Amino acid sequence: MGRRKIEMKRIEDKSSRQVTFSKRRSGLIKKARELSILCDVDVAVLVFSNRGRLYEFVNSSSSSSLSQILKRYQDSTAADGKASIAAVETESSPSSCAEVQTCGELVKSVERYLEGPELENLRLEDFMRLERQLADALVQTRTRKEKLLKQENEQLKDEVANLIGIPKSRNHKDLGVNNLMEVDADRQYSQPLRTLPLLR
Amino acid sequence: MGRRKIEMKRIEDKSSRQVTFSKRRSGLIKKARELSILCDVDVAVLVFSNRGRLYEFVNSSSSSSLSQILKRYQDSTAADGKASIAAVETESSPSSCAEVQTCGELVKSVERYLEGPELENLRLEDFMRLERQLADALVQTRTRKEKLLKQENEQLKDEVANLIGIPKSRNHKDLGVNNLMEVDADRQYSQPLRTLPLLR
DNA sequence: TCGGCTATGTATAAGGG
DNA sequence: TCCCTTATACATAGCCG
Repeated sequence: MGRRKIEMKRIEDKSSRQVTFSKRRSGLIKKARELSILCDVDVAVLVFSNRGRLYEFVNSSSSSSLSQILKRYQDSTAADGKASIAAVETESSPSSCAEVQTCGELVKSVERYLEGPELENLRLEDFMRLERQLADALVQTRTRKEKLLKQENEQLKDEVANLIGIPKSRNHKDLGVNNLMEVDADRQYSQPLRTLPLLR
Repeated sequence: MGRRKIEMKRIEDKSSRQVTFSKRRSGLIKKARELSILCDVDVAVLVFSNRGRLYEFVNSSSSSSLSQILKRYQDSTAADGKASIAAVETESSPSSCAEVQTCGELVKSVERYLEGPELENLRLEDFMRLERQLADALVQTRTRKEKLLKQENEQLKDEVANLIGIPKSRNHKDLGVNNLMEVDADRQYSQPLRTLPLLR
């Protein structure tokens, strides 16, 4: 991608190696950011210069602090075997009305289970189903919360528009979803199921 | 770099998102490899698909196993005065289930949610991992979008405050929604369900 | 889903200031 | 050393089978 093709081996000239390092490093991180945004996945890039300096990219979509990514990595490698995980659609849109009702009922049932004495009788398949159910419950809760957020957002936009006199201002894309050289240590793992009561 | 330029935002079409993910992922890893070779530095790239599969690149040349790289990472961040990353322990609190009868009902009710094909082939480890991946995948998109919304709202609030002329409080929680946000579903669900440890 | 196939958009190796 | 510019090599979006 330059004036001419270069061999894929260590660049001996120190100066051009440094230049190339700088260029390609930022290129790599840019690519990582794009991948995480376009495909909505978690990406981590760590680069250590031979002078010991660290350059990193971790998409900070909150569910992905580096510590969690590392944890996921450890889990992945721990369960070696390379057994393929079946494809499961997890990004389905909010449930239909009928499903919502069912979901609400199921959640109550699940909650009873969780507060009851034994779980050992359930089979793996049952757990699978329970899990799915909880996921749907989560969707509902979030949908409600998000709806409120959007409403407020629209109100605020209108308010601003009225105050300024500018009809519409798009492009808030520059809000910066990504972190560079920074790791947020979120507390993600705390109380598993407090979501559920919200559905009642 | 394609037939036409694409917007830097999440690709909504699932199919093209997957295709792009595959292409760009390999591209990213190729770039990482080239960087490590050309510039003789240590590079690590971790990519987690939404289905929980891990794709990684670590230049294996020197004594840079990922664990060592991570150690170096932790050293770097620690030296920066940042808190070291603490592994979050998964506590297995005694969860439980009620009667088998209710379980049967639950399973039956929940059955319609399941569309997934060959889940039976999974091993326990895969299943446990899959469980959390499901939760994470579910969380990601909404979390990200919500984060942007929150940021935008904060900006808008500031803007409104400035326009109206209130130099006073920086507390925006009186607008209502933020109180709801404190019960953040994201943080409730990320931990593997309490049920899962019992599977061991 | 899974690969090839181009037309195009990008990244970047050299060079210049 | 750094910042631009520019010519090229590469990466990849949209298609097709």
